[in-house]
Amino acid sequence: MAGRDKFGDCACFNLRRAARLVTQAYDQVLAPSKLKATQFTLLAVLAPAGKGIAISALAEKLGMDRTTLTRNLAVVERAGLVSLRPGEDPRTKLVSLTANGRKALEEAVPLWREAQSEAIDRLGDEWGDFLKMTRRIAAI
Amino acid sequence: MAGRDKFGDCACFNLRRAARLVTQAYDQVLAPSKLKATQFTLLAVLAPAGKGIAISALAEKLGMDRTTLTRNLAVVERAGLVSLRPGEDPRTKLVSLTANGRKALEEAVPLWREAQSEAIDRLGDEWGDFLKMTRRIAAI
DNA sequence: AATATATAAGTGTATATACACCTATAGAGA
DNA sequence: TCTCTATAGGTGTATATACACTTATATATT
Repeated sequence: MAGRDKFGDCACFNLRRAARLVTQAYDQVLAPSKLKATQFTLLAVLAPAGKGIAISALAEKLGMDRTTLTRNLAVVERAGLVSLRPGEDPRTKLVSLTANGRKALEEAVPLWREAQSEAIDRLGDEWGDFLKMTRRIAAI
Repeated sequence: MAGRDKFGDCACFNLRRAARLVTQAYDQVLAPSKLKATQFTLLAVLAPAGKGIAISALAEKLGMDRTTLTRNLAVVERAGLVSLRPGEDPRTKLVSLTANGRKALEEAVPLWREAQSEAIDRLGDEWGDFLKMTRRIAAI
């Protein structure tokens, strides 16, 4: 049974491994900002949102399970970087950046730029394909 | 400051999102086997290893932090799928499949094949590029 | 042999992830 | 209005991830 099944070609394994390694690289560069990659992404997505965005809508935008987002939000809320308040529909909660959150993001952006440049450089010609492919996967 | 920085192009975000979605797809297909994608990978890598492999060597092979592997091994060990015994160098621990582990793997392989086929179909022409790219990232 | 260094592995802690299940409220239909 | 259903969100539980730190043992140096 072994031989024809090349587990080393597993799409899931290869993708997860790549994600692990890239996350470690970003986390290392972002370390001085005290933000992890996931948290940076969260703040960055919230920055343009004027009066806040509902949790489910945010989860959709991030391609993230809603309950995962709930836990991730708890971390940045505890750190005072985002605030949650009820929307007009009292079932909803609107997430928005606090002043501290905005400041933390601004301080982290140069570090992110650095990590991002490094990633783009490493991928070289394949950078465009990389973006297209990861987005195609997300378009399921 | 916003505008030139396209956070939606973040390599880390795009990669993590893709990994989340693909993992969910694999986990769903693998569900009848009771194995999660990570556990399947673990068993699959161990299958050819004759008399066992040391934890650090296995972590290296998987591109995974050693301490992460320790926790992941605890899960499959508790389930009776792998066993750990000291190597010749008493500092090392050799990991190997149990009979139950081998059986669980064999039962899961057809499900994995299904998930893998689906992934390959979805990526179409880009499948080769996908593998090359994720491996290139791992080659850092 | 005694000490210093390097290597293998585990633990404490914290974040990230998601399924199954639960609660609360809005909106539709009788 | 009352009930049914759909939607928004949280909680319990479990796995996945990794850094900082610790323990134990092998190997090298003196």
